[in-house]
Amino acid sequence: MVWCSIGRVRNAPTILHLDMDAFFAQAEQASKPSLRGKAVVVGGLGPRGVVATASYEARVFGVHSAMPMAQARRLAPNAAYLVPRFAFYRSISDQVMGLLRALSPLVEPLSLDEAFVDLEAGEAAWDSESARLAGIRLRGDIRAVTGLTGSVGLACCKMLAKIASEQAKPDGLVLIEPGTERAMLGPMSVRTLPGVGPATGDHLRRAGITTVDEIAEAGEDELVRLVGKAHGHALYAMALARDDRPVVAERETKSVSVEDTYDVDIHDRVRVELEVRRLADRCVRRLRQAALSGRTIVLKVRRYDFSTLTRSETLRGPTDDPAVIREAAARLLDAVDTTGGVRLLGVGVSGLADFTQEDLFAQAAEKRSAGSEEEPVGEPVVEAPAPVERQWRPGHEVRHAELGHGWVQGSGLGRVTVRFETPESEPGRVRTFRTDDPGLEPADPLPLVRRRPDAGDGPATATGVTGPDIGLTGWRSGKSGNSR
DNA sequence: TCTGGGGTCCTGGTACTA
DNA sequence: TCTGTAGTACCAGGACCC
Repeated sequence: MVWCSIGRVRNAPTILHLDMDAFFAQAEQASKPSLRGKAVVVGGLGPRGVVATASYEARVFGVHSAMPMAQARRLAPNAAYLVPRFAFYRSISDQVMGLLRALSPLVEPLSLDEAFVDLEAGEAAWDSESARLAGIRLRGDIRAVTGLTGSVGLACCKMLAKIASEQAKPDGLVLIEPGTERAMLGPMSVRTLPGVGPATGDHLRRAGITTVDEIAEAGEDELVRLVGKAHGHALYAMALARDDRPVVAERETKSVSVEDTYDVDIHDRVRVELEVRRLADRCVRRLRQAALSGRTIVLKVRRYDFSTLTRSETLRGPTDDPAVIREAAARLLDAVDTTGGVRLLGVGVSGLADFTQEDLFAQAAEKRSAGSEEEPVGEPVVEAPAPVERQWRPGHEVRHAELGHGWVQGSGLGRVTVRFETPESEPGRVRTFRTDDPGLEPADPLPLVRRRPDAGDGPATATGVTGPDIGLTGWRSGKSGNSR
């Protein structure tokens, strides 16, 4: 069942937007005392990696999300560079979302670190005063349960609540009082409005429109002419502070896809075909985990020159059959020239359903007989054997038989460097081992917050960023300046 | 110096069908 | 039966979001 708030104009600022501050980086700092107060960059560490999140301390050097990692390293050579640990972040996110759902049944998660809440639907607030109190309480609860900080925006609609939380960052709360919306919004850049990215922003700027007020002055017809029907109407409404989009819980998934960017462009056609098969199999695993099937198979190819093309094929009915999806992806690849080399390949499935159509095996056979010779369907792609040497990824937690809990600071040339510390400890010491050291093993992340023995299910004690004696005075986190 | 991964939504062109 | 039209589905690309 899909729950959503009624799409109506409301007056009270009872839509709450929560945004955790520089979430991945903050979580890493909380779990690793030696990184607190230091520049931390989380993202892909390969030659083509980009920054997922940068801590406030790293942003001082100009590092922001979506920036190529190589550029970040030049700007902040002494920062700690870590790979994302999504399972760890998800566990923290689950705790935060739990707190939000205690406020209202209408919680709309946007990502691991962001969500809208309709406070009125949960009877958690009905006017400015009660909304502010709910926001203050929520921030306290998040801090107590996770040890992390989040920023809260409160307004009468989703757009303004999101803008408010942006203004509240880092570690704050902003409530937009009813009646003040347009005055506040007017002087802001058009890029403040959701849906206005670099392309639309440029388009509007060329038409002499740079502020929200100027959007309102331009009029609806002119906006439709400039940016199209749907976007034009939406933009005009937002410029007048009108946004009646409801908070929607349990949004349905529309598509499932996987993609890989390769460290080095692939030129070998056979290798490209093998990679597409692997991606198709991974996509099927994701589909099946979600108990879904789909009708439309999409192949994505990014070529050596970064030009990206997609090819898609719609089947007669939904499927989660690996052979059918693999074959469709292979057929789509047949129509793509990859001679210059490819840097990214992706396979996706859309047109989702929660059932499959039985005659798809027949459909696969039919397509096969019409096409060229193919390998038999149903055979799993042979995966490359796992490397013999153990992989120690920077930032991941480990346990040593004698020295206890720590995390990988770096590895290479048969050595792995580990810092031994826990969320509750002082910054720890560093030791280097052989990568095949039998005393060293991967470990699960430790909780950031220690539960009081007598507390039962009640409040917990933060062991991470909130302690008075951990050198965090003035420590602030924030989103990593995502400029997109 | 090069630019991830997983999504959503919109637009314009084309093909098909009633 | 042919033609014009409108609606719909599909396809590819672009923009945007976190």
